[in-house]
Amino acid sequence: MRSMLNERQERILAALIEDFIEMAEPVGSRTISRKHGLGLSPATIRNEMADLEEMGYLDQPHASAGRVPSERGYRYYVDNVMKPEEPCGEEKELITAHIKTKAREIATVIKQTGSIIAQLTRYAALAVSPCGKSVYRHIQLVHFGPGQAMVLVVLASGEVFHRVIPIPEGITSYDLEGISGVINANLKGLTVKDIKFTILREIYTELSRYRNVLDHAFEFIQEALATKEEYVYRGGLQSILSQPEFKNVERLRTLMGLLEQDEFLCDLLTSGTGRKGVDIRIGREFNREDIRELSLVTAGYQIGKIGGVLAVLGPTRMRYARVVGLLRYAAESLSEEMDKIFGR
Amino acid sequence: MRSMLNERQERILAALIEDFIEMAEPVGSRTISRKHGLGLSPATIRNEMADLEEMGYLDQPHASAGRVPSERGYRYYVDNVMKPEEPCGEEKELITAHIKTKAREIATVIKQTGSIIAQLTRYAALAVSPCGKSVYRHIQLVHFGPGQAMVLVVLASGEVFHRVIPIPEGITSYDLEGISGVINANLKGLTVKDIKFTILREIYTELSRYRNVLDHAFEFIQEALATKEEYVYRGGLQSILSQPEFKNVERLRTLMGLLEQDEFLCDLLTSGTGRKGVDIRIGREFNREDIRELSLVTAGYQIGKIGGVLAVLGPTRMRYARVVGLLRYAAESLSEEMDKIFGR
DNA sequence: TTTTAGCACTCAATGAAGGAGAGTGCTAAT
DNA sequence: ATTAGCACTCTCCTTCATTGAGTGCTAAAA
Repeated sequence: MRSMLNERQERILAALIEDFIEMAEPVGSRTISRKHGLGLSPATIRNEMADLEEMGYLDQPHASAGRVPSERGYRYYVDNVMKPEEPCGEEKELITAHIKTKAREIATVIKQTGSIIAQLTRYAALAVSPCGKSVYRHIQLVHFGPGQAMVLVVLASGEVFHRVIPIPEGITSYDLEGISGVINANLKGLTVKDIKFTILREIYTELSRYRNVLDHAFEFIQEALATKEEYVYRGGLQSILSQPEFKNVERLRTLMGLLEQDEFLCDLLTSGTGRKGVDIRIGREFNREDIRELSLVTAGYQIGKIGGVLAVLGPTRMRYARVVGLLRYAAESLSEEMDKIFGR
Repeated sequence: MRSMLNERQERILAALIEDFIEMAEPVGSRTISRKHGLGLSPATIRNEMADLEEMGYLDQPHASAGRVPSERGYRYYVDNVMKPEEPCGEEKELITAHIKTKAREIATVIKQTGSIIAQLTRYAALAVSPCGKSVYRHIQLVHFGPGQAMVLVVLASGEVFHRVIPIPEGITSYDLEGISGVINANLKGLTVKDIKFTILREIYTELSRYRNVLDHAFEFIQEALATKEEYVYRGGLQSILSQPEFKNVERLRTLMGLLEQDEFLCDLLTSGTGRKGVDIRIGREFNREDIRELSLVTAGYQIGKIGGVLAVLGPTRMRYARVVGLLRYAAESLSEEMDKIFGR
């Protein structure tokens, strides 16, 4: 089951895929014979191609056209033949430079990184910001006009949530300061799930005269963390239009549709192997009709115990080697840099 | 110069524009005669159309096609003929419901509103979040792991900025609390521009032993407000694909390109009349080749002294009456609801 | 004077017909 | 096992005629 093709077949498959990725046109035996340095005549290659087609690695759009890689062909290629392409020095610099300069604001870094990836690959770039066991770091109530307060929730991941809540008129900045202090003292270091009724009860008794404020504050805090507020970045919607597969407006439409659904994207990105490496999914492997012509490459990054994902979404005819190389490098840089700041 | 067309011409122009907006095809004299209840024969209408064309209100794609509104035609229509279309009850509910439920988080409300507009109009919806004289409300330094602190800056507009900064190891949560207190006491209620060197100096002397921390904190604070961090929401990229003008991929591409440029969008939206009403710009009125086939309808909303803009971007063949009605309603609802919370 | 009917004319869109060209599969020769 | 040769297939492009919607103009009707 390992490698079912002999070396020559592999070479032909690789040559064909690489040519097709570059040219976006069915590849004929003549082309392979000429452009790629394996000294074989078109006829020989034709024979091999017929075999490869029979085994399901190639498709033929119509009888007198060249061959096109099938999903299975791509799969074989990325699993057994392809060598990830190390980004060139310039590209590496571009990536690390952006990560380092902005490295003190997590959402911005993710966004920047995504944007760079989109630019470099000319596919759609996606990123989900860190999520996972959300641990409180700090809670702050701030007076915000008469009868209003702002609740700030800072997580260990570096994310900040905020909301304005109503409070009774009589409460002063000083009161809010006090309330914040008590809440922090009690909740520090806990995760969402750790907040037991008992702890809340404790806070309530300690601050019984502020029950009113607490109700609103806790409601928001719960909400902020329950709704796994993952930030999804998407970029490169323009550059993907330069891919010939999206000359077809219908296809483009399904893609756009997908890209507007935050939750779906999030699921899609995080449903990969989840491991730290790079994961590739091709066409029908998604088991979804609407994206059967797209491929997704994801790379996890790790900030302390919290993980996020960088990804590239494009046509199945994707420059896998390049994309994998770039994503891997970006994810690693991201992990390293961010770990210095937010890591444990 | 006021109204240069007689009533019949106006009626014909309106009928033609409305038909064209609906059908997206050149409109012939026969169609107008039949579908719109002005009892005139095709021949009469032909004569009037020839006049209208001569005056520049209509174009003819080719000699044997119907007529198409010119930019000038649209302009005349929106200025003199069109009645904004009041949203139906259901639509109003949809809008206000979304604004009310989420009204406690400004960025979310803007986003939600934009998304509803996109859905209802099937054009691209844009929104810039409030900006203007940014007034501090609160500053908070929070301990964030060894050698790190998080700076939180809360603005009167309800926006929150945050960043992690390095601090000397020895500084405790308690110190940070103190620093926050002093900064707040000194800066409360000031705008970015108000921060004079003298005030900073005062804080520095008062907190001289924390100079190190202050440097980083102030740097961020300055930055957070100097870079007019306007949030630009965009939605409806999918639904705009259903517009026949974007079957043409080139056009789509320029649109996408525009939509990815935050700063440009921001300028575009805020460069309208700026007044609170609804503003319409059509095609070449932008003086930009790349958007000469697009129209932009903007509606300002007002939260206290701070203003933002809702907008719809679509082909010049846009349902102006509907869009204007929806935007106006949404902007008004938004102003009202948000004013209750953030208003002065 | 204004409106309408009639008619010849124009031009994009559609579809059929006929190469041209790229690529194949098969067979026979190397 | 490989390759040259050749007939065959199928898309793409061009050409050409047809169709039909819509016009402008003229002359009749209101």
